[in-house]
Amino acid sequence: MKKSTIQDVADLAGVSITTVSRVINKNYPVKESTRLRVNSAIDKLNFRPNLLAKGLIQSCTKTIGIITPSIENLFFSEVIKGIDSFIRPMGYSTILCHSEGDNKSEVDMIHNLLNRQADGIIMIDPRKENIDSGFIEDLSKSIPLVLINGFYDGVKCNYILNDATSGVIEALNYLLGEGCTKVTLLRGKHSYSYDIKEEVYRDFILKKSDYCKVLSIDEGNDLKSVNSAKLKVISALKEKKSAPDGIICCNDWMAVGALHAAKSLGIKVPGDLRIIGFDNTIISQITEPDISTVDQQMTILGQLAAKRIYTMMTTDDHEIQKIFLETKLIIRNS
Amino acid sequence: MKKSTIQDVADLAGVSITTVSRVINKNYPVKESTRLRVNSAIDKLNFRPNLLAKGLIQSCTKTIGIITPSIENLFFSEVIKGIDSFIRPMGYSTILCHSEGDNKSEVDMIHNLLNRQADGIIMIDPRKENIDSGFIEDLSKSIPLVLINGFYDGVKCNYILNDATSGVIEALNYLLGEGCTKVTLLRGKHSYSYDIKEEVYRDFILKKSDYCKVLSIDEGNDLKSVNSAKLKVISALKEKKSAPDGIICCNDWMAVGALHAAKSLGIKVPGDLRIIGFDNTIISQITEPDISTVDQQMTILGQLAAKRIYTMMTTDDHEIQKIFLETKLIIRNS
DNA sequence: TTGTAAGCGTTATCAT
DNA sequence: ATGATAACGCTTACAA
Repeated sequence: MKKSTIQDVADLAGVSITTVSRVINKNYPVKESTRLRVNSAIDKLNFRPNLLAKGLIQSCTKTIGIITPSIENLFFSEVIKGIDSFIRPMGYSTILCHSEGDNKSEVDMIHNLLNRQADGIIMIDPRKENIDSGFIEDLSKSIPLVLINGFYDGVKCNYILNDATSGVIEALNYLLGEGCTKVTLLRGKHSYSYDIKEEVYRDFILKKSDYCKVLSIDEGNDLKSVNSAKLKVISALKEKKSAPDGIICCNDWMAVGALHAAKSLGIKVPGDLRIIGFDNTIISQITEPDISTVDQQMTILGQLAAKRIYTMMTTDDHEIQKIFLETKLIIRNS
Repeated sequence: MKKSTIQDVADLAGVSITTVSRVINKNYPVKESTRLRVNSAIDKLNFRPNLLAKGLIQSCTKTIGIITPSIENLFFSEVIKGIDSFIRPMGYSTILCHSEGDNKSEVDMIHNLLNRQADGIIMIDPRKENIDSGFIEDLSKSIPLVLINGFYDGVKCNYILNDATSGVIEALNYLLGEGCTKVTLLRGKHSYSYDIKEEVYRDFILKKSDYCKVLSIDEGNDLKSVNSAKLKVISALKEKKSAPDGIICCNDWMAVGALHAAKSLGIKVPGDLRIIGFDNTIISQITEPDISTVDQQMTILGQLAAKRIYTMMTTDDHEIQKIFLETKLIIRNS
């Protein structure tokens, strides 16, 4: 059953390919009777228009690429659903790529999207190395690009950002208010969103206390991070006098790891140790105790990014914008 | 900065486009010196080959589509990672589509993939409606197609399947062996994998007991399913004499919901109620108690599917195959 | 209302 | 070792 082309349809309906194209795209008047003939030929041949040919001639594929570090962190899932909920009704499809946190893969995937003539790219939490190298900034000159939670001061791009500053500070204030004196930050490597949190943490904590300690695990977004966070926190908790009594974790997976670390050592949460996560994914609600966390409004984050890139693709507004979204500390029982 | 084409490169390097193509694809001998000239022109112009044009002429895009009901269920994430781990090293890219469990979306996405000239499609847990309507079986005649966990007896397709029969039976045997007398099954709608589990459950339980009860929630794969499972189980537990003392849940999210239901009613797990999940995602390890569950070897599942579709795409082996994968009950503390 | 023909950016075929 | 030219399947002036 070979694929049929617009020519086959034209032959069967006894019209020219131009007419077939007009019937398909409904962009020019076609006599009702021929329209019906063409449509029945389309059905009979099970004709499907070749989007490669269409995209080639129109230099527009109605496609946006989404690059995410992982599909195992519900933060990303929610953002992606937010993007889709806005952009698909506008007639666009999305190509979802997950880099597994590897900067080389990220570059490969972007090249692939460019080669496929994607109309725009949204990157969630881009890899630090690719921002530092200037790759991302260059990229944004050649295609509509929006970064979600990957802000770096000197880099000219379109950003949709959580106000991580306010999130970290809110969490810190809460922990200090509850009497914690040794609050540490648990982060992963290779992401600017972690860097920013760390920076805010350091700035703030040094004004209030002389305890300042950052724990770092390798990859923060895959499932292994639960266990690596656990191990890292266990060894921190075992240090006699410098053991933390409060931990701010850069995402909920790490917070689960921290919680398990405490449990395995018989340390009471929140009695002896307070834990705060980031993202407010459902993960933070299903542990015992459930975990206090910073809500980042992921769906809205995704929708804003989609809206912004839609504007950039459909108008000549290519300005650099930075859109901030509030975060909100959700107090639970950790 | 307009996109440059192979013609621009040819002009700059002072050769024909044919030579440029040869340099890019390394498929014909080219003199070293011209090769260097061409490559430097490519760099200078920042040339990227247009895959639409290439795909158009080669009728092959080195692309496979993956259709999944959800990106919020770690079962799917793991399967997808398994697929990618096999197929990307072979030079293929993947287009990931999530239908949110909607059969209409599923059809749209498949059409989109066909129009984009994907070389093959892997569907994870396809929607029941689209199998029943014959859509899927027709589809498999026009493109290499592999279904993961969506077997239906009369439908001629390539399948990679968990032996759900053995999983359910193992779970049932375990619960009955532990003294449960009222074991119920908790499932979602619209998926054959649920149907199969229900069928096995009914067949088996009716031989051993006169208690047979199936609880069903709407969508089983998104985050809301935790809460809908909880509500459903609460109302089941409240029924005086017919309240279950064992629940087999069709995935780990539902199992978490069931666990929360028991907790909210002060029912002890596993003392008064035993719960078994499906999938062995990390979710089942982070609750308290941690949840016994049926491991489905998701990574291998994905790899087998990728391997099978790769064979179908690269050889003329288009036979119908059914590949089964063992499941394994993991006993924890629920 | 319909048709003819040029062209999108590649690869493939056949020359040289 | 290199080049000219015809495809691939569609859209879009321009004609009729």
